[in-house]
Amino acid sequence: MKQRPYHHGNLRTALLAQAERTVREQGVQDLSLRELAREVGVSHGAPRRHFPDRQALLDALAEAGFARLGAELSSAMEGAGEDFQARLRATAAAYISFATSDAALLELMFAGKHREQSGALHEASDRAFSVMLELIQRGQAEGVLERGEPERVGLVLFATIQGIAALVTGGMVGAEQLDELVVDAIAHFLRGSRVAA
Amino acid sequence: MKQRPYHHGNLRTALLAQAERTVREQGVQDLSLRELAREVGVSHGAPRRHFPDRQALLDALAEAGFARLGAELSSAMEGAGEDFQARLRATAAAYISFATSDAALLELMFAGKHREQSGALHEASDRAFSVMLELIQRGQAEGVLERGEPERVGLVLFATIQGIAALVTGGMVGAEQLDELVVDAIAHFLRGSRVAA
DNA sequence: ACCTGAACACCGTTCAAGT
DNA sequence: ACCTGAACACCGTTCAAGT
Repeated sequence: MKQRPYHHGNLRTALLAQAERTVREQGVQDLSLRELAREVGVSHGAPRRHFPDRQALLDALAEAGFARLGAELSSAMEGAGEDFQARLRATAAAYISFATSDAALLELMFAGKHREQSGALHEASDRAFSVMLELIQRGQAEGVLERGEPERVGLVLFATIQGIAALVTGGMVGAEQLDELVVDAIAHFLRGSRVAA
Repeated sequence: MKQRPYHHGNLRTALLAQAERTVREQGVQDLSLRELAREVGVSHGAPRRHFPDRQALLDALAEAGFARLGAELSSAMEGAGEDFQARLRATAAAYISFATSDAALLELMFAGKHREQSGALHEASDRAFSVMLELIQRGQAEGVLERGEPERVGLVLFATIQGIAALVTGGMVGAEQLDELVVDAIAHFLRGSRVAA
């Protein structure tokens, strides 16, 4: 029954995992480095080796969040078959699902963007958004979306999806209106995008 | 040169004003009741009479935020002449201007919604959004927007505007792309809304 | 009715010291 | 290389006491 002299294999990973849980259940405000250390079983000074300060931990959380978001978007998109509209709907639903189950984390991910990019954070966020861009390009190839830079064409779509997520997590839209709103918004977007002819 | 025995006229108002400034300049995280009291010149226990705890101050900030947002939206709308599209653009611009100059406050306003409504907070937010609803109804009357409950028709529009604000404050869209994006989004929305015939 | 000031438990951060 | 534990300055919250 001896105590491990230091810590199990990877303190960094353990801290991140516990932090993600705490953020989801209690929000970012209530995330305390000292409590985290306690829960993981190390002294309050130990996290410092891995995260110089609280902000460093938050940045790492954001980076991990982008990685997971990218994976979930891309798996939703690929699991939706070949039809463009089905793919679009599935990807939007996956984004909103992430945004509502991890609202505090997503807020963190957005907030982290205006700080000095940690490099890794920026790359992780680019990878996540590349899934959306891929989708836009496909829509353009099929002639359903207007031509032009995918970044620009996709911006209105992405803004709408992000806004819906904000409305839901903000309590302005109930969960029961969500599906209808997504379908509505996408139909709206596609109607607005169809080339005149 | 005697010190005022207690405080000048209205401690509550002074605290709120200073808090709004701090939130704008430093964010919500750095808002400290003790520092606020110091800046306003009272002891750290004094705010308690007016705000039982930190959350009560945040709720009051959110309520004041909704009041100001409503006023700014409504003044933007009325100052834009009679043309519906001009009014829509002006109102959207006013919303995004509020969202970007007071990003932390807006976040607070959205976050406050899922807590137990303080009543006053709920009313203030309703009044702010009623400006948007009025606009939608006008669009419907002019036949530019589809019929149906204004709340439902306006939701996609509001989501898009809110999403654009989030993209800007999140740093995904630069200030120089903002105007183009707003025009784009509104044109997109109106195209998507036009009745088939 | 409104404010003060001591007290308590909690934080983030720093840093010498241990293994 | 990684972790401990004391120390410091700061918080939010509570509450008896002052005017």
